[in-house]
Amino acid sequence: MNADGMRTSPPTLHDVARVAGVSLATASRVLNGSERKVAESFRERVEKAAEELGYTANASAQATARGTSAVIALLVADIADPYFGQIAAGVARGADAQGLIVTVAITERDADREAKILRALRGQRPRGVILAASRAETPDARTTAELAAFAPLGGRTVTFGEGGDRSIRIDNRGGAERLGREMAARGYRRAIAIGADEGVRTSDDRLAGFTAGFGDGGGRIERVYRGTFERESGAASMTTALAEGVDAGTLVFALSDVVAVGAMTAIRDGGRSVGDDIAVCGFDDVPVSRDVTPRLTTVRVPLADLGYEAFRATVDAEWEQPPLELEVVVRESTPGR
Amino acid sequence: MNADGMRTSPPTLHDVARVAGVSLATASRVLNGSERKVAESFRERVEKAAEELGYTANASAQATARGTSAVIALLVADIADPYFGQIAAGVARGADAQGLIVTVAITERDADREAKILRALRGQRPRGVILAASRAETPDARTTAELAAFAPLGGRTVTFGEGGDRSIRIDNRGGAERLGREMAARGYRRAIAIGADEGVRTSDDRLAGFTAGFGDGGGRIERVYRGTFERESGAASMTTALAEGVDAGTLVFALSDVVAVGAMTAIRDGGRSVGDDIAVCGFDDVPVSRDVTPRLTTVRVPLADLGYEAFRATVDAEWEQPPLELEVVVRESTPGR
DNA sequence: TTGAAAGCGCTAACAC
DNA sequence: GTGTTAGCGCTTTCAA
Repeated sequence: MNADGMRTSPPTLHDVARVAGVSLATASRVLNGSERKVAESFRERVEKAAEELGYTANASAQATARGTSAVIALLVADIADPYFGQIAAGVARGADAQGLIVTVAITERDADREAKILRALRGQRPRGVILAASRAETPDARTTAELAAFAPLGGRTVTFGEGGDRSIRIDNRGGAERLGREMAARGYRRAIAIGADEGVRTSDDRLAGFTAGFGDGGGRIERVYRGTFERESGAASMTTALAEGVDAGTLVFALSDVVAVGAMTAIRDGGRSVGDDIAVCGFDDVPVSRDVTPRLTTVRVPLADLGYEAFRATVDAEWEQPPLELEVVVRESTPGR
Repeated sequence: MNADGMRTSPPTLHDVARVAGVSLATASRVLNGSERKVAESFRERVEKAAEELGYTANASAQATARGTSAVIALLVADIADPYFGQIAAGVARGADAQGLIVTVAITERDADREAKILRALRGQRPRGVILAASRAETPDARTTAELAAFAPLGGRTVTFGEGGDRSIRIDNRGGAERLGREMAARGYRRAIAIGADEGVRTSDDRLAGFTAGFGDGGGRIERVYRGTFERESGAASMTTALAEGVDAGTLVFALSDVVAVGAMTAIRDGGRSVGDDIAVCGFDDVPVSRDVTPRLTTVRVPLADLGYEAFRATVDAEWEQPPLELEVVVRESTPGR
């Protein structure tokens, strides 16, 4: 403190120890929940001093001294996208419960950026990194290299899809296959797929699965429109499809709900209607699929739970992904024929 | 390195210096972009060594040594909520551009939890904290105290609403007033308000503004249903309202778009329809308001931009919030009478 | 320009 | 049970 009693910099453990009249070590022991015993009288004095001074341990200093940080790094393509929002919520739930900090970085679906961020993240020496944004078919080489670089740092990497120390696996193919089968069962025979993201594993699996299931039921995918997993991309693809002609009774398989929502808007803007005219189904079951009209038929993926699992996977010594059955949810956007 | 050339712990600056055959200080100078000049030959050797070893500076150690961290802490009620998702995206955009890390914590709309998180966050010694989740009318006492505690640490606090060193202000009252006026002009005379969050400033301002504007145009709010700014709350309130009876031609003013979306679902589930039967308007213009059918009339709040502004406010020495005009966006959910 | 050395705030042996 | 002290990895005076 200076003359007028105003503190000019935050109180340190040293200050607390001095005020309490104990050693640095003792102060540290009572304030950081170490195992070692401290006499009650000392403990009280330290706590009182810490309280008075408004002391909070400096996390960076603790991390340097301990050699481990308390951060979980999360990488997503776009935090405002409901798909990633759900995942992030799950990760945050787990981390908060353990007193860990979660940092968020945005890749903007750019592999280059992804690798750069991963590299920068290394400096954080995170306890774990969760990559929920990879866009590559086979994991991008740079991403793989950066991911590997976390090993010597002691941090565990968990990826949605392949590439990390541990993976969160979603049976995109199986889910899509069931969806395709169900759609065929409901009488659809012709379909177009939109939002298929070139070189993205998730997209390819979903497309392959749907094609198989729908085919088994006697249906056929007539055209595939490429794009990204973004709303605008879905709208653009649908607009193009409409321009090329879409017969009434056609089913649109959007490779993600977000894409489906964009497509629904485009269908209406094109003067058509969703449902009996053009049916639409998606994948993910993000919250918005229940809010659109007609409500969207889709495949439910418990994203928040998976985010939580991803968190567990970063911190638990033993971990195994719980079995996950993707459920087809039929709603009004596919009334059947 | 040990005998077989495998590194067992991450390379330190010390290692780099040794391999490069220079001093610690020199290595530090070339690797951290300090102002000081280093001879080209030295620089090259250091960079080469760093590259070879795969060196990445330990951010915690840097933070302790420098006395400042590179983190911006963001507090939101729920990261999966589009309102906060948009804000987070804006914050992340700004932070990423400056090489700062953003940490996210979830308050779950709980004042107690908010205070606790703020306290824990202090340990991070963040460069700035952005509070986008406060639920109180007058800022909660504990929150205020925790916010104040950041001052001696050198971090700046920015709040959506009052309470921090700097505030992001949204003219909720003015926007709602214009919305109310516009709705009256479109022929509505009777309205009910839902989702009004008890004790939440934002909510009160919106309600007051709408009441005034709508009243000026000859309209009247007949009932107010309390709740939170969550989708389910909106649905529940609307269900209750329906049970009590809602005449055709009534306008529902939902205090946020998320609430409005919940209400729309409830209206349909109640066997009524949105538009000519029961009109609905919201506030915020989150992405989903353009995806529902009929599309939602609302007041556009540039949330992502405000998130970006909040970021600027935490880091810029000089900062002033750019003037912000909230625009009423009339869509099909309020067809007029 | 370069390097030696004293911190930054905290932890964890190790000794008393 | 308590205190001393040597680090943790990095930055930054201060001499040379």
